[in-house]
Amino acid sequence: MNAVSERRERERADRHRLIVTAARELAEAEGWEAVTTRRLADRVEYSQPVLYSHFNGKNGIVSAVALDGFEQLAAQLRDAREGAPDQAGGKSLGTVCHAYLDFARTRPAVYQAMFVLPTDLKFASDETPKSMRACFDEFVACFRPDDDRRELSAEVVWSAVHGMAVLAGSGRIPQALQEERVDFLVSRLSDKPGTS
Amino acid sequence: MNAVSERRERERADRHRLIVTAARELAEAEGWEAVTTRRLADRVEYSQPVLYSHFNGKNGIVSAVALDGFEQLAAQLRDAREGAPDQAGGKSLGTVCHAYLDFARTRPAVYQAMFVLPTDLKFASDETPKSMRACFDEFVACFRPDDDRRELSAEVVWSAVHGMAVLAGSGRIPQALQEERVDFLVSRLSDKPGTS
DNA sequence: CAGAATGTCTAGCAGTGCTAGAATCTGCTC
DNA sequence: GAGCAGATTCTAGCACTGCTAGACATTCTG
Repeated sequence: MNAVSERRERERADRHRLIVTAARELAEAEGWEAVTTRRLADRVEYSQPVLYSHFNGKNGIVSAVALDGFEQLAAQLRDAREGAPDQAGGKSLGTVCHAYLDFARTRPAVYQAMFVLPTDLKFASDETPKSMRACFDEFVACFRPDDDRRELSAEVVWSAVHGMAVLAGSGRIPQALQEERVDFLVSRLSDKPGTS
Repeated sequence: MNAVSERRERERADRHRLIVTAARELAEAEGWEAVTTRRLADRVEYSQPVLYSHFNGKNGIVSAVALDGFEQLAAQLRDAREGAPDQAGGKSLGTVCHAYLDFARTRPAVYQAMFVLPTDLKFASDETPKSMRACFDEFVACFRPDDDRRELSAEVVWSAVHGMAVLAGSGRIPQALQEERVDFLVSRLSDKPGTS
């Protein structure tokens, strides 16, 4: 009885992952408008209702993909920052911003789930996903701990790179100059070594 | 025959406006997900197919609302800039940014049509709506004409305020500090009077 | 092996965007 | 005014969407 339910729970978790992965892959291949419950069910070789026994509707599935995305993005930003030449100074900010835009450009479907599509992830609340907070903290960590406006700075930088990502993604500003924009932004916003 | 078709064209134009206005009002009142072709047709007291004789589907209607929005935004930004104390210097940029965020906050449905929802407006092409280009130019005009990076600066500023608008709109960053963010951004990005 | 519990599927609902073809109305000619 | 082309508008319906109730299998227990 115990062993049985353990196995069942394991199978359930596997299928959970299977569904999330299939949704992400389908979205990456054909865009989110192609991700219907029927096609998704088909792809995982189950009928529609099983999706609803795992997730709170379609939004729940999108939210799960988004949540994964926040974890991946957080890891990517952390790697970038820790690999940056000067972690406390100005260099790390540029590296993190580039990593951010890289993520948005190479994984547009996931990025869309995280920031554009309606999800039932709660923000600015107690149950805000840790990984999402972690993404933000990577920006914060690029500023001096004694900077009493580092949170505000991080919000501004995050807004800017997010804006660049979506405006470039929808062709409203040319994709080509993304690097220059980041460099310009970072040169103006990062902590100046001279400014104590 | 000529007078008749003229009147018809006038009626047609009136109805065109009626539909766009109704769509905008419905979206402002209940959100875009409540704007269905049936409800919209009901509201303008016509049947569904007349919508399709005026617009290229629902996306066409959203696009029309967005286009109106770009015109209004352009006008609002221009007024703000021309009313700013120091038009060529640093002050105008802050005024324009504030006006931008004001628009996004007070008219979220229109802003969503302009920047979030899928529309069939073409960007970065020859038939890019003039009013959209005009919005961008208002940001450009906040920088010195002899600044060879004013276009790039404008793109960065625009990205930043757009990012702030959507991140605050979806509760990812607190709405309350919006003013401080803009002020901080502007203080770092605007032309410095000293830098020739 | 019978019974209970768990899981899965079939079939269907109400709603969506969109459209073909019928019905109506309009302005013109006699 | 009567009748008639032509434009216009509507009714009815298609194929699809997300979602779910209730029938059907399957699996485990005693």
